[in-house]
Amino acid sequence: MPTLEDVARRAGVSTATVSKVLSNTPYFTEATRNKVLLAVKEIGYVPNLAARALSSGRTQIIAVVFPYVYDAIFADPRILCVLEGIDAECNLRGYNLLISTPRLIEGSVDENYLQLIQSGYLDGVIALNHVPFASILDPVIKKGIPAVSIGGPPSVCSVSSDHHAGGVLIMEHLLELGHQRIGIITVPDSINTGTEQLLQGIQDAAQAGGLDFNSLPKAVGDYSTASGADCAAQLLQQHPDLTALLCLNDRMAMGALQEAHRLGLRVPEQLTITGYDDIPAAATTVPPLTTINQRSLTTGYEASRMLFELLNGQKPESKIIPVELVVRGSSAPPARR
Amino acid sequence: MPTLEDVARRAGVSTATVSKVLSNTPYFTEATRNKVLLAVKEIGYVPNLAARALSSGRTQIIAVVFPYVYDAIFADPRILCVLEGIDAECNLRGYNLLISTPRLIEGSVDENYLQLIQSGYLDGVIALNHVPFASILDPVIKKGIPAVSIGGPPSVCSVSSDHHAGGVLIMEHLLELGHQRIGIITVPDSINTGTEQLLQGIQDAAQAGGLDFNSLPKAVGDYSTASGADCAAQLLQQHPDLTALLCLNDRMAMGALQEAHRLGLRVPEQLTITGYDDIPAAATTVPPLTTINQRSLTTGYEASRMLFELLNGQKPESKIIPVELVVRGSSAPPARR
DNA sequence: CTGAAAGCGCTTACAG
DNA sequence: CTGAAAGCGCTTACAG
Repeated sequence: MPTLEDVARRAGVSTATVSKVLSNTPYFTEATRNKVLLAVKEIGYVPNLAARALSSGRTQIIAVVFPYVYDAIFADPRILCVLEGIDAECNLRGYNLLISTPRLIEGSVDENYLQLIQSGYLDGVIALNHVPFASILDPVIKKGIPAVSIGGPPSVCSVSSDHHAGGVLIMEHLLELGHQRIGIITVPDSINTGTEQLLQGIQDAAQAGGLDFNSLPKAVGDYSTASGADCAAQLLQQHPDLTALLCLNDRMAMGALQEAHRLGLRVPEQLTITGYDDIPAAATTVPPLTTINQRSLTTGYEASRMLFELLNGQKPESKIIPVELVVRGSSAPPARR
Repeated sequence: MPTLEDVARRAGVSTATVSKVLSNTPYFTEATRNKVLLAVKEIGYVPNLAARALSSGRTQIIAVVFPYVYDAIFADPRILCVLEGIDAECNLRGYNLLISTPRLIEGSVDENYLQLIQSGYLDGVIALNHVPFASILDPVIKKGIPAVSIGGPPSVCSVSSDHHAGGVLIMEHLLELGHQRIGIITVPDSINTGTEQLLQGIQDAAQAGGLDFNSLPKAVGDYSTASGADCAAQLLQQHPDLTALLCLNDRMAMGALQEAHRLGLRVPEQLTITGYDDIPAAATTVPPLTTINQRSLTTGYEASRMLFELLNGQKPESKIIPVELVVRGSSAPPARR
């Protein structure tokens, strides 16, 4: 492989000159610049990134880290969508994207991850913190690597979804349709950052609509489709007069949908079901789900933009991404009685 | 950050010794080894990967590349599942995982990608070649980087799914249930590697079952859910006597399911619908889809295993991963007439 | 506007 | 079994 020196020799200049021309340093004759560029092209020179990294201290690599907390982590559409937004930005700026999925070992993160963070290989880190996992950013901050956190506590620059608004939007939607007897399919407290704000938003909207949130029937699932079906079964049995089920994520809403089918309840005519997240599958259920979209692509995009600002020495402000109500076929006014 | 030299000084040995101890070279006194290891621990030394890469020529980075051919590439469950298998292996071996999504530009791949390949940053490459995209591996091979291809033409070591068997399995399943009037929802020829074998498998099984494949009604979709619905509508209108729809992927099968619901056809009682791929959503449709699982996790795992063999100087053989018939609720014997 | 030279932090023949 | 020293391919003050 040709090196800087080969280029220099061919162009009849010093390696310093080649290096500087290539990094767009000003103060060079048009002639010199052209000589260098020509030589580069002629011998097909491509800089060795490891060498550049060693001498400059910058690697052009940023890492997206998400804790490996459950085995379907790679199937989480939210993560992937965020990743896509980040990838697009990196591609634009000539950065390379490394992904790391630290394993949780006795309350700490695994050795591999620690080594990677301290290896000097990373110019920046974007952490997916939607699952509370404090220790993941600690080594990054200690090492002084620019970092932005998506979701989670804003210990550093962060971007997160406006879950409070999401809760308000979905509850308002139900109230506007005329629902009053609403069952909530929820999850255990604080299993996930953001859930608290979401619940608060739902409660605030209920209150504003003259509904007592605390008296609404609730069932606790675990985000899975199966748990959604179970919760729906339980709620509908204990409260046959419910006209709507508000689910804290789409997968549980899909389970509720299945259960409704099983019970012969027609959605949305006899029962309204709403989700949260707007995963791809939400658009293709029968009927398609009314839900809240978190704009994950935008989230990824904003996170990388913030990271690049940090890398430029700027001090970006944390950001809250608005969410969007997506009305589809699973919600309608309650049947007259 | 502490360097090798700091460790050496503290341990009272040379940097060469530290380096060798750390890379598990034999021929060292237990005493020396301990001294070094202790010093490493005491000052919290972590090797600088860029320096190591420059001097050793190995970076401990492998890249997974998949062409950015459509905007939902990051939502493709197949890709992600493969990625998960690869990630697990890399994590085990202390390798880092870089992802790159080369853009197609006027028949060639983008400059960023080319530079990355030639930058010396990559010890190995795993290419997702399920979309024919010849040029993606060319620069890798030219540069002499160990590579394995998933799907696609086995230009190098490759691992691919046994789509012929998949076609046979799904068609045999329909035949065994007693279906004869089967509509095929297919895709344009050779849009995707593997489709040819899949179709051949279907045809072979049909023939073996005494069915003339060529006379079966067909409609051509584009893999999307919407196209599946359209195709189903078209087939069922022109051939109301069809008892089954065999779809070349799950998303189209989901569309067909929607169309069946719209038409008031009960699945599977009045119409059997089968998919292919076993994406996560396939298990949660109503009814859940009978389909073919490609074992993507295994594919990713095998691909990385092969890559690591290549890195060890071995010459692994290309591999074909068996597929699996997953029978769920969307298939049943045809209704008696 | 351009270049000589040190240095980034490792690994690796080569000696002994 | 251990070490001195060259070298990997760049970048970057520092001179001029």
